[in-house]
Amino acid sequence: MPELPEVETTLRGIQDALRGQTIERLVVREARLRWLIEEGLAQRVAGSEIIALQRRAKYILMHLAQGSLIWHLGMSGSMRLLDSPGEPCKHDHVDLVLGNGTMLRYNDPRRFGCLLWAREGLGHPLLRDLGPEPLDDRFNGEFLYQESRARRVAVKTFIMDQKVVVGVGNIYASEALFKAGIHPARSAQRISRARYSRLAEQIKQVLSNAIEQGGTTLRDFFAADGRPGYFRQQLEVYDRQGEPCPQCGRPVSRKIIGQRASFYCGFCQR
DNA sequence: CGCTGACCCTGACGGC
DNA sequence: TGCCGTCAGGGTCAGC
Repeated sequence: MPELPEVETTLRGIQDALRGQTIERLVVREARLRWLIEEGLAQRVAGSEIIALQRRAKYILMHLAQGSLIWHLGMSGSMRLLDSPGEPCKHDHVDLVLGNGTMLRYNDPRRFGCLLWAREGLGHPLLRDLGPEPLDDRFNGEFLYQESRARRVAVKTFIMDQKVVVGVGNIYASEALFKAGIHPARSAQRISRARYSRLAEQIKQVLSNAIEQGGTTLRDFFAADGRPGYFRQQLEVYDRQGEPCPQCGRPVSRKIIGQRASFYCGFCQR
């Protein structure tokens, strides 16, 4: 479910309620996520204050004095803030109960998400080698151009590689490539500086717009207050095969690239 | 090193 | 109504 805008939306929905709060207790009902939630984690964090929250790539970090909780929502994960929590529902795997009685409840049907612990959150092996944040100035057309030399993979696969740039998932990769007029299957090394410059700009644009709209809800993404994201109606090609291209009217194509469904206009994108 | 395909898991949906 | 195959916004890992 969540790409960068959805994770950012989740973070914004929870951070004010969590920052400065004490963790009363952590309840793990199902530890078998993408990786097993380590035993003893609940004991380790109980009583600690959440000093700060941060998003890095599609991870949400909660910094405590002695280390950081690292969450990933995987494909189907979501977080809800509950003032008066009732009985947990199906797939409500983890509760974070705060000192003021508020609860953060983590739900993840497919269990592709994770909850990890690290002394230095950003130093965790999974986060250490990630590429730059797409909305950072360090990420631009020249960077993409340099990184893509000798990369023969499809440009869509390339920009979805979290070691190249983080946060660009399957939806926004298709959207940004459409706006930049670049065919998703084109080899990454066969794209000019000028076109990478357009692509970097469009990635920033589409992600920023999606964040403003609270992300994209295809089926099961909801922010921490339960509201869906409203960016779906602004998607120009994703999940629109057969519909007219917004630019030229020819039907939008769908093709599997790097094991992921990809949507594009074969006429407008070269 | 770069790249491909298998795999992790549940649920929704369409065809029969 | 049910069964079966397919697909889904994530990512890692083994093997070539």
